[in-house]
Amino acid sequence: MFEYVMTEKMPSRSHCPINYALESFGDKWTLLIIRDLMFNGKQSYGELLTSDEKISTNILADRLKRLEDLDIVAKGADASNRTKVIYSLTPKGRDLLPIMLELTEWSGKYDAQTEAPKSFLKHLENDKQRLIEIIRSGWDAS
Amino acid sequence: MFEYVMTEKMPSRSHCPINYALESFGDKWTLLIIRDLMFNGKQSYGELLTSDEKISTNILADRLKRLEDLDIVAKGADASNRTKVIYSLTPKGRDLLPIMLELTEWSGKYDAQTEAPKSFLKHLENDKQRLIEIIRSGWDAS
DNA sequence: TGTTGCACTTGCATTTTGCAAGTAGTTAAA
DNA sequence: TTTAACTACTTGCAAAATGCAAGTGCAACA
Repeated sequence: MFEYVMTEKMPSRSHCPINYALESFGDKWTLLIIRDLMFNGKQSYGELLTSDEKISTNILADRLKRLEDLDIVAKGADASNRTKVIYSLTPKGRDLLPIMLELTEWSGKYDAQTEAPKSFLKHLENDKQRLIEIIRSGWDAS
Repeated sequence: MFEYVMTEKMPSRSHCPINYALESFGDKWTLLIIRDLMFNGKQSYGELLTSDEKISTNILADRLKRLEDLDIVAKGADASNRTKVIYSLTPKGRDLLPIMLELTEWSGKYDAQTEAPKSFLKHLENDKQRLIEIIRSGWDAS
């Protein structure tokens, strides 16, 4: 099962940039994990398992491994509890922020039932760059 | 095969905007079709079959149907040839442009072997908004 | 020393994909 | 008027990925 993770050795279909992105996170689950790490304060395997979309545990394990190999997510130890594993976004992972915001804006526009808060969507439309900087400065602080 | 296309009736995992985007085009092929329609001047089924990534014909048919149902792609008849079908992006599809550009920028930054032209990436970094307007004005012209 | 919590693995049925081949409705040439 | 060619698909089947439920391993705590 899951023969491949994407590495330099994995046969890639092309080096088109859209295709590179798809081969990195173009499936139904990976961006949800990134979302939870980026926006929802989740850090542990157990927390990542509890999203609304109910990812199954084997898929989560596979995707985390893949994201680690791609240097999008880093796996670390919790300082206070040796048995606990902490997942976080690397700089490469954090650089997905503008993509995440564009996805949010598009869905906010076209999904009549979107959960995205109106105020957030307004902020996105009005001053995306500033929103990006605000979120990034929150990361730098911690 | 292919039981679902996403419609109002399809059970959706959540109305998180990231999830909405994933359920619209979160697979390994859909964005490649959109790329070819958006940037590579492709219009027909046959042309869409010839990409570097070699999409197979049943998957292409399925994804086009899906994209039509989602109102991202429109299917039209060629004026001069009744047997020929013309696919094009709807306004909802064209609104994916900023997402496509962000994906390109990210991949351009992290894929050492990216095919994205250096000059295009420069333009993206320096004045993304202007690039978007230039591309959009090209669409309005036709 | 045994129980609990956390991070995964494993097995297996179901679904989706990839590949090759086939069909159907024009249009164009003989 | 028949026939070949072109375009847009559809079909069948093997292989791979997914979803679900249950199990394992290891450290900490009681």
